[in-house]
Parts: sequence; structure tokens; C-alpha cells
Amino acid sequence: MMSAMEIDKVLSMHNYAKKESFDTIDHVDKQPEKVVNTYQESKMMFQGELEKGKISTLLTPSESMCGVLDIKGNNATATSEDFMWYNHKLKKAAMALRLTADDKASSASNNSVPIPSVTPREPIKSGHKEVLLGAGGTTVPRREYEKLDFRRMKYTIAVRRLLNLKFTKEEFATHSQTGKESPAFIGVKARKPQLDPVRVSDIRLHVAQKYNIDISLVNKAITVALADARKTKKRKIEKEDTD
Amino acid sequence: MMSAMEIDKVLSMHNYAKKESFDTIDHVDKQPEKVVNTYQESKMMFQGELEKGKISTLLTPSESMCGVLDIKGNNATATSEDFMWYNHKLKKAAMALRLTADDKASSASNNSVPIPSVTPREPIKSGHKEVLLGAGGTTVPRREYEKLDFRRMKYTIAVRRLLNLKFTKEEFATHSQTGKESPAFIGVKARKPQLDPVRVSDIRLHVAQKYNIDISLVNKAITVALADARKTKKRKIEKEDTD
DNA sequence: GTTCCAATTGGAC
DNA sequence: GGTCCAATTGGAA
Repeated sequence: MMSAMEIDKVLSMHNYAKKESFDTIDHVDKQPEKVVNTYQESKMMFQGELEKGKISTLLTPSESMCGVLDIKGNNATATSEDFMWYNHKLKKAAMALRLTADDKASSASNNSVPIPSVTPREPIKSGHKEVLLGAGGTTVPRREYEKLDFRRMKYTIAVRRLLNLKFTKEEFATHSQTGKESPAFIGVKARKPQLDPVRVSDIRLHVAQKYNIDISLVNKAITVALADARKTKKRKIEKEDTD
Repeated sequence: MMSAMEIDKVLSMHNYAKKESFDTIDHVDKQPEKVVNTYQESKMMFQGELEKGKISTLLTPSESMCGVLDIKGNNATATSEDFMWYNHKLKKAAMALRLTADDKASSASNNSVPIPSVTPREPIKSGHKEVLLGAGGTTVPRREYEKLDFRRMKYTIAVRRLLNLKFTKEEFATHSQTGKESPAFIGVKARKPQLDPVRVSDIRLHVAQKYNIDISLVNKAITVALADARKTKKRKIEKEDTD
């Protein structure tokens, strides 16, 4: 069991704001005009064994493969209050998602996706400087978050913007999403370390829910963004060498 | 100007049924339950210079890059009656799409996507043995088409099924979508010839409209399907060599 | 056996 | 400069 101080320390290590200083965003404020994809995969994510009290059971195989297990990035054994609260919130969201999906067939007029059973820990308009993106505890500055017009931006751009808020260009250029080698270049290209899976997962789910799209689409967007960052850095270095 | 006989010859060469023996499917019969993506890109496809009477102007740069220009696969200079009829139908569909998009904002309850200004050349339930998939003239046997439950199938599966109806496994294993080399293996892997772009384009658009998804998603699905076909053939050969 | 996935690449836009 | 795309690969699901 972790003490409150230990939790704050961990959150700080991960560059997260303390839990008292951010607002939760439950994806009910702004739905983008255009529905890009379905909740299908997102729902399936939550259809695992919900009762075991581990976040790992709430994630897709791909997610858990990425090591997104708890707020420390280790296997999910922590049972601190905050961890359990996040887990509880996830469960609630999962239930709400399932209900929403069932209602969708009958009520055609209501195309918003409320998650009524999730009560934000803090009121959304509380003036806090940070906004909570997901269950991993990732936050971004409210000022930056409100600059993002999800209705007009493509989801690919939203992903890039959020990632740029949480990772440096250097991290972005030198890491990969999974930490795995390219199957097409095994033994040829060195594997790159994995981007912090907690922050990535929070952003991933946040965007998927905002745009009501498949997680795999967000993953593709992240992969492309990472590849582009690498090429940008490469070009920069080549140019400097020429000078 | 091509004669009717010449047209039939060309259609025959491309393994198309004669125009008198198929039904048109205007994507209004069955909409899948789940909206996977938007018409955005599909619409943009049609927002080019519609008045020039060339199909090439109706395609995205990527499409025209693929060489999808006319029913012969050459640059679009043919002006035969049939060619013009298909072009006319495309224009009508484009107009309808634009109107539908404009109406969408005001009428929220109607989430079907009718294309009212397109009058099928033949009634849909005429008992013909072939069904027209798209403007390129690609048809599939009605019996096979009706086996496809678009509401339950993922779009990736629908693409595979339709492609399997129009291409042999050998073609599938030995061709690529664009005919280009892999950027990651230039000068290393031999380029594969391009799959008949006319049939591919018809299937591409048909599925995109059926599922209301982005063309690029269908392209990804085709790419993956081709890669899988190659691996299947490869495994088969390796197994035969072992025996 | 079939389908899906992410890392890598050069080029198109 | 930033964004998007398809061919290739082995392995996971």
C-alpha cells in the first residue's frame, strides 16, 4: 500500500500534476460534429473481467502488452486509494459505455454520448490550471487544452497536439509506441525504447472517446507522428552536418 | 468515339457483364448499423471540376495517380455513350452527396443517406444475375452479393470478399494496389504489377459508401489483404518444397 | 487458416 | 515544415 506522499512522488516523477490541482474531462462537453468511427473496440476494451480490480483487465491485449498496467508502469499490484479510485472510475465508465451502446439502438435522436454514472472528482469549471486526460493521471495545461478545437481538428491532429504537450521532440524522435522492433527490419534496425505507456494510453483513450473512433486508428496516427518526428530530426542533423 | 460493339469487347476483356444484364446498387438499400467514418473524403473526391466530362477529374490525386482513368485503363479520352452515362451518374451522385451534407446539419433525425437524384438505370429488383458495383462497370454475381451481410461484417471483411469475387488468388498474391515499390525497400524488393485499378476502384468506392467510411481506410484494408495473400501463397510453396 | 497489427521507408501534397 | 500515404515484414490474436 502506497502512502499519499509516495503517490505524489510517483505522480511527480511522471510529470503529473497533483490530484488536487486538475479537472476531469469526461468527454461530454464537446462532441465533434462528424462521427469518424465506432465505439466498438473501445467498448470491447472494457468487456474484460471487470471485477478483478486490476487496470490490466480493463485494457486490450495490445494495451497490456504495452505495459500500461498501473500508474507506476509496473505490473498492476498497487492498491493505493488513488489507484483504486481511478480503477473505480474506469469501471463506471465501462458500465456507462455499455448502457449507452444498448440505448443507442432505441433512441436515435440523442446522438451525444453522456456518461452519467461517472461523477467527476472535481467540477469541470473549477478554474484549475490542469485538466485530467485519463485514468493514468495524465494532465495537460487547461490553457493549452482549451486551444484544441476538437470539432474542427482531425483526430490525427488532435493526437499530435496532445502528444506534443506531454513529450519533448527528442523523446518523440527517439522512441516508439511499443518498443518493439519493426518486423520488416528485425536484426537490422535497432529497437527504440517505448514512449511512456501511461501518458500515451491516456491520450489514446481520450482522443478515441472524443472522436468516437476506433483505438487502432489513434494508434496508427501515433505511429505516423513518431515516424515523422524521426525524419524531421534526421533532416535537421543532415542539414547541420552540411553546414 | 467507340462503337457499342467495341465497348462490349472492352467490357468483356475486363471480365465485365454487358450493361443490359446487371442491376445498379446505389447504396440506399442497406445502411450498416454502425457508422464507421465520414463521407468527408468521399465528398472531396467529387468536388473537383465536374464539368469536364472526364472521370479523371472525379478522382482524388491518389486515385488518378493509380491510373484509374477510364474503362480501358488508359488516359481518359473516351467519350462513348456508356462512358458518358457513367460519368453523368457520378456527377449526379456528387450533387446528391453535397446536398445531403448540407441537409445533415439541419435534419438530425434522418441519418440515412439517400441519393435521390440518381435514378438507377435498371430497377434494383429486376432479377438480373449481376449487380453493378460502381462507375467503372464492375459487377458481381447477385447471388454472391446478397450473401454479404454488410451490417454484420466489418468493412475489412467486405472488401476482402468483394476482391475475392473479382480477382484470383494468384492475381491477389502477385499484385499490389498501386504498382509502386515499397519506399522501405527501394531497389531491394521487385515492384509488383498493379491490380486492375478499375475493379479495385469500384470496390473501394462501393465499400466506402456502404459503410460511410473514409476511402483511405478501405485502401489500408486492401493493402493488408494483399500482403496476407502473398504470405499465404509463400507458406504454401514452402510447404510443397518440404514435401 | 484468416485477419489484424506496428516499425520502417521515400515521396506526395 | 507538417501531414499523410502504401509496401514490406513477423508475429499476435
